[in-house]
Amino acid sequence: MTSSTRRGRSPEGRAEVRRGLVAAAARLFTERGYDDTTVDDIAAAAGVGRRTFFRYFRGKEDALSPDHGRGLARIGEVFAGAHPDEPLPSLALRAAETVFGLYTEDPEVARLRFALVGTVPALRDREAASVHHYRRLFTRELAVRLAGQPDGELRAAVTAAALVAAHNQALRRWLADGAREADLPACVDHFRRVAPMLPLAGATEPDLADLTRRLERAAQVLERNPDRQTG
Amino acid sequence: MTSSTRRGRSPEGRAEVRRGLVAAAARLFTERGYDDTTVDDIAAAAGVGRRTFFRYFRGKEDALSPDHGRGLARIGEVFAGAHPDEPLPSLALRAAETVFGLYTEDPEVARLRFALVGTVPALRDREAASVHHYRRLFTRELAVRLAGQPDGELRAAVTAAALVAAHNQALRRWLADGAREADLPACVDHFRRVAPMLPLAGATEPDLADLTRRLERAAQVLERNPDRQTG
DNA sequence: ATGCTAACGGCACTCCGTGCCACAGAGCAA
DNA sequence: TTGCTCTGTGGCACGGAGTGCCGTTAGCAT
Repeated sequence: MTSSTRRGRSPEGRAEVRRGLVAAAARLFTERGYDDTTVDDIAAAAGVGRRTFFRYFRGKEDALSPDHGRGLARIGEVFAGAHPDEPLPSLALRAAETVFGLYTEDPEVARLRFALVGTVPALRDREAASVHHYRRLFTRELAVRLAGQPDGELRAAVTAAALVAAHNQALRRWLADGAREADLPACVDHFRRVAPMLPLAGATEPDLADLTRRLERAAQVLERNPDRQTG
Repeated sequence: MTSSTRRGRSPEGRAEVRRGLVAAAARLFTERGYDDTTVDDIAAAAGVGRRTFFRYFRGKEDALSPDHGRGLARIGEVFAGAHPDEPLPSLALRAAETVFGLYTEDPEVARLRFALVGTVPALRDREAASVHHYRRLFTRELAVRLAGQPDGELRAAVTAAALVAAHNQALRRWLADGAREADLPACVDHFRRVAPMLPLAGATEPDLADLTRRLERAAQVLERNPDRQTG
């Protein structure tokens, strides 16, 4: 596949080596399965030493990832740079777009990753941890905005979890549909359709029950006095 | 600490060995830190062989856990045995009580676990994976109830995530306050206070706006015709 | 007492991840 | 050209996790 010349000495070389490792990992994982593929196999298939593999990835689980750390850092920047008055759906949307952007870099690997994450326990756990981090970032951002309000922390946690769930749902559907960049606007629309339901998480059941009860009584009154309706 | 007599041959013996391993792990983790404690250390401190440790726990990360698998299985039973018409808050509460029950078995270890999970990355990731599994169970249960409804899957994912977040918030506060069994009713109340807000996540913003508008109009009518009120 | 069952624990192995270090290619300076 | 540094490489070895194998032994039934 590659000559025996030393690569990785230039930025382009390093990018080439990285792509080679990702490609080798993707191929071997699909051919033999994740557990039956060792780091040595991946490194050998990519034509580099085992030691070099660990200079490009933290471990086997990262061999397919577009670097979770970098992605989370980007999301963190989105949150950190956000104006406190920015509407929540807008902020959620921008964070979602950032994450989507990470996957458009290599749709082929994204699809494979999606398939593997659904089947390999180790990758599933890693993904869960990554999403957990994302959720925490979001929760903190919301907690700042809800500081001082009753049940502020609680509402922040609940709302952030709901937003992240909506985000994941959109991301999963997008990946299941092939992760085509053309489908991204439709997918973002899908997410946008979810966002409005979330601010309601601040209400309480008695509020709604009372609202409904009063509304029913009012409806009866309205029915009997149609001419007395206002505006 | 213990005699050199063989233990673990009877169910009581096995329970004793298990407690010994958990106690040793807890002590060593706090003394030296998680990373600087090896499985050999724990096994030796508990007076058993290294090989035996792995017959009681899947790995080092499980040495403090009251067996996530067992807990998740219990929650699964709660969901599986639930009547489809059981109100959602009730189901959520029963699931939460099940989880709380897992922690009351040994509050001391629960507190230590809580502290370690907050600081050790490996344990944090494992906890995230466990919660992720819990969330998936809940999502599936809700998806069954919302099957056929518009955005059923989406609403199931969002609502389950919100419920689990509320649950975690209650659990965290309870653990931070010392995980005393006496505080459990108050904590469940805390959770109960949150649960009612969640079914609203199924509503949409236009619904609430319309509801509010109609209510305001009805209130005006009621104000003008107090004597015409029904029931 | 004898045999059965199940748990123990030691041994050895694979794999992961890392520290250490010698080596080689690129770039620069004289 | 020669020599130097700088940086990525990869081989080596080590510690630790987790597992299969197997002889040993306690507890129990017959």
